[in-house]
Amino acid sequence: MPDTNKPQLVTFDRLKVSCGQCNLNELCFPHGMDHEDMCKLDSVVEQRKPLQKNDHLYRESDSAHAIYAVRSGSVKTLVESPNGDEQIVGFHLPGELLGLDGFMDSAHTCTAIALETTSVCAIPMAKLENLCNSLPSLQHQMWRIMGKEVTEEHKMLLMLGKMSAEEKIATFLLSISRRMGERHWKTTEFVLSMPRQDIANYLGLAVETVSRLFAQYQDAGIIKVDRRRIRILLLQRLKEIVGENDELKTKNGLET
Amino acid sequence: MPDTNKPQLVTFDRLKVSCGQCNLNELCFPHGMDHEDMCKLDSVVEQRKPLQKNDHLYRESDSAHAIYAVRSGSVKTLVESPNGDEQIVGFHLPGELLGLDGFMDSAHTCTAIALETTSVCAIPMAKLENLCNSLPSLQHQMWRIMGKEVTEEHKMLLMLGKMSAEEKIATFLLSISRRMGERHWKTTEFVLSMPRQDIANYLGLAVETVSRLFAQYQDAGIIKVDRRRIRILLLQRLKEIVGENDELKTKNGLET
DNA sequence: CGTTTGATTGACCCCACTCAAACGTGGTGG
DNA sequence: CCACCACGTTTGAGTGGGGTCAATCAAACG
Repeated sequence: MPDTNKPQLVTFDRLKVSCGQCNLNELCFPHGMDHEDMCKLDSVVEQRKPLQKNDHLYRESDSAHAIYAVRSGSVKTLVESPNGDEQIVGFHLPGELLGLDGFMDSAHTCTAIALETTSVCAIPMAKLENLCNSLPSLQHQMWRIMGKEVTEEHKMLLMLGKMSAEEKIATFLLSISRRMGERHWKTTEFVLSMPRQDIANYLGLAVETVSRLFAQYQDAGIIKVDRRRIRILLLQRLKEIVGENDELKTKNGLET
Repeated sequence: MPDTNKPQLVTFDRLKVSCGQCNLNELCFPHGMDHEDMCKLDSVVEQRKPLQKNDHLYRESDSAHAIYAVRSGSVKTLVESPNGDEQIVGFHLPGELLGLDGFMDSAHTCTAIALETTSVCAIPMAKLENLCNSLPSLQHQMWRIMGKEVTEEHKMLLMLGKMSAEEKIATFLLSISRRMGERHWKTTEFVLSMPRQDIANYLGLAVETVSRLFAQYQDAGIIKVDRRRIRILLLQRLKEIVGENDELKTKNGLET
């Protein structure tokens, strides 16, 4: 299971790879772009040198030059409240985009911090916007991406607003698992790149609650926890907890 | 104070008004479009006949033909969880847009319901997308709008994840007040179009908590509540509660 | 090794939820 | 016009889920 870190480290050597060749391209821009369009997009994408853990990719109120695609590593984005505390609004895994918040007024409204050594592609907004004018397929892509962003944030609102701590943790694990699958990595065994503190913050819980529920799920045989390494033993059970299969609720002994 | 309802009722008579003339146009599309561009946009906007209270504008998984601008009345949008309960993700006042969730896969991922008699403009997505190809200023506008959407949802995540019930209520009242101001209506006196139940749902609270806090703020002389009519007496105090002016925290007796 | 940082576990407690009942208001029909 | 009903809202009492505080433990690091 060193897959999540090692292989990306070697890619640092050959960073200058085009979007067309990038194994993440279909993740960044899933549909409808032909080879020619991809080459044009490729020409505007900038490679950035890797970020170290805790480096800022951008800060709130920074002027927004670009949107970013994570190539390797991971990033958290967070907003700050007037009275000082922070809310993590997203974790961004390889192949995922971030920085859409900068579309308004060309200034970022949240802060992005690397959770580990991380490499990103930067797509300059000015060039992207120009390119969209001449490439309808790219523009369509951008619309899709933004619609997806809105939809995902809605799911997060649902989680924060309506779910119990148990459901939040289960939802979180399923989300990571699903996204690992989208990257063609193992869906039942992975290493979380963020500390408990960040998970708790993200889910609107206390660190201790996260810790306790991990332990509880481990005791119930649903997962195996070893520090940040997670193995999902009973994926089905997690889905039942979040209510994904209400129908076949076969009287499993967990929910109160 | 019949301002919030009466004047809109009369506009039903002259619904066929162009975007250029519409007094909400700068709210829908705030910047950078000249008269000619506006005329082109105008030509694709459809007027809809008014929705009655509780009518659905669209439902989750409906195919998304259009985005919508509220002309009069108000709309709530909500998402449903697998286990059945709902989370209201937004209230949409006159001049505000909704339906951006439909950009992904051309299917809506939330449900929009009129809170009262409501009239909307529908902007067909296919036509809007085509128009964006030929009008860079309109495309830029759309990007701004989507960036704003993302930013606002981040603020909601912060609210649901980190704020106490007191802060949530204060934030909610300030939000409505500010948006009333953007419509050039009174910022300190307005009628809420949604029941307590919806406010509670939106804020991740129980109805009783909303009711109690309204009473508490009324007792403290911060607001005056009469059913759904709200008067803000001490706007400054509300801002202090959410922490907007931490500096001049002048030992006001409310916060514990 | 000692130090530091992150994670866990236990004891206690409080904020906000739940349950329950009363209240007011608006709408409806007699 | 009034009596009645239904619904939204308010208010009170009691409780529990998850937070806080504090101590311990484990791993990483110099």
